[in-house]
Amino acid sequence: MNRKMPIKRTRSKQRRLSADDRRSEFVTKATELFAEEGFGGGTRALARRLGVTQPLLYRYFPSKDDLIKEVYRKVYLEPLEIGWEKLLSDRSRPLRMRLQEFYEVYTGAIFNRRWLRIYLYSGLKGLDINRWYVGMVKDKILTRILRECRHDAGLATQTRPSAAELELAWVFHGGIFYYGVRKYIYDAPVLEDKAQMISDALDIFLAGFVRMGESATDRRAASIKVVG
Amino acid sequence: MNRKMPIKRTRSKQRRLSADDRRSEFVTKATELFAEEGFGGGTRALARRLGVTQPLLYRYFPSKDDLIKEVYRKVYLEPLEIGWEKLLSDRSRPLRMRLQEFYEVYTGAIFNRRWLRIYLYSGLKGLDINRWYVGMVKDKILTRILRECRHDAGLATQTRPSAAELELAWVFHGGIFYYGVRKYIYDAPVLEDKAQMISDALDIFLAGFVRMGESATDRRAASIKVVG
DNA sequence: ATCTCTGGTGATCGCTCGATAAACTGAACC
DNA sequence: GGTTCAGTTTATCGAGCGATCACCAGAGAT
Repeated sequence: MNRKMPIKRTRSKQRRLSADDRRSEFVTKATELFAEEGFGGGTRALARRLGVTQPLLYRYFPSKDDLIKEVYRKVYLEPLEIGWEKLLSDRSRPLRMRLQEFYEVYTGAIFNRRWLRIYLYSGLKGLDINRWYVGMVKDKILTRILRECRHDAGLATQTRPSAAELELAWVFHGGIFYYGVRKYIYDAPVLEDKAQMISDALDIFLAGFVRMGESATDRRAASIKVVG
Repeated sequence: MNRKMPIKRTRSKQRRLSADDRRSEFVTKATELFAEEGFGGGTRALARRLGVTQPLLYRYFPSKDDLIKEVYRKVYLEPLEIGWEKLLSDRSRPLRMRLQEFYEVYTGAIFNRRWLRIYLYSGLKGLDINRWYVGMVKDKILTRILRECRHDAGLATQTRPSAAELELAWVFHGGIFYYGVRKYIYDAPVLEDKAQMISDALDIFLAGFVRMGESATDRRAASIKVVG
């Protein structure tokens, strides 16, 4: 509204932000840009989104790579600070309910175009941070889920999960994850009720988990027959 | 062996291929290059891999984009010509065995670094061909699996699968798919016995499918309670 | 009113990119 | 043996990239 205050210079849009504000604005807009274009997105395109010139970036970041690292930090670490791991271990609540709520919160945090695309782009780059994230999912989420499942089934919880158990959890987790990929990366039609998708996936996972201890040997023999 | 035939010119490595050979060599090496570097991989790097100069590419392809399209064709269409869809519908064999074999053959075709990376890169570009592929998986694989499951359970096979059924199949399929992503994109450790992974995933999917028709309403009510 | 400090700009460098045009070369044909 | 023609190279263009430097301008302190 009060646009003509300074009268001269139409181009002075809103320049002169504080250093901290400008810096975080760079990171925010860079996240958006890199999510769409990949990390090949240009620094000039980024500057255009901020309404500033390209060299200004180098007042705040020594190189484009440092900016990218900052984007990683913001994308990966920030959503993790909600502490949703604790949701899994609260044994005062039924396991089924804990798992349902955990996955609703977890997917609520990462199921969006920005996060998923940055995640996949960084995965394709083969960066350490991506391997770190996968390891964290395994240690903080999947093994915890398996431990709670064992506890719930009255089994020993000290022993580390077997490779087959872990794989089962991965397939379950990956199936849910792929829902987000289909929706936000492929723009493919999905079942709109995300909570129901999680609920159905949980049903078959939990049913499969209890059956695993029972008849694992039978089924393994059967599958070997198929392979040969 | 007979390398020194022309005697002069050490640098004449193997030039002068037939047009068809050179063209397909471009496509093959381009697939490798783009799988690693993404479609931003340079035409000069590609030419270097062939031991030729960069402008030669433009004798065979009007533009880099046309080369990329050719790569798509080769990557997506070629593996589909094995006709693994028929494996699913052969009712002379037990359903469980059909599914096991299908997924072993299917994953045998797409679980490799080259295919998966090209697939993800093209998915991130949001290309039509990727949407087409997802639609094909849905129509040719998942609905077929669901139809066979219904038949096997003695249910009606004419009606199209419900959205919840389809989602269940997607989560199952995606869970298996994500095994490949973890192994070949993230280079993460996975259960080495792929056949067992498929077998376990099938167990819980099949168990879940039969339970779905029975007590769907109960579970849905339970999950709603969690959400609210 | 002037000085100073700092956020921001203009111009430009060196490099790589996709693409084009012209020149070269070697095998096949007469 | 010379002609022809298709496969290949050399040279180069214009655009965009990340990055650097000298300079500008405006708010706050004096």
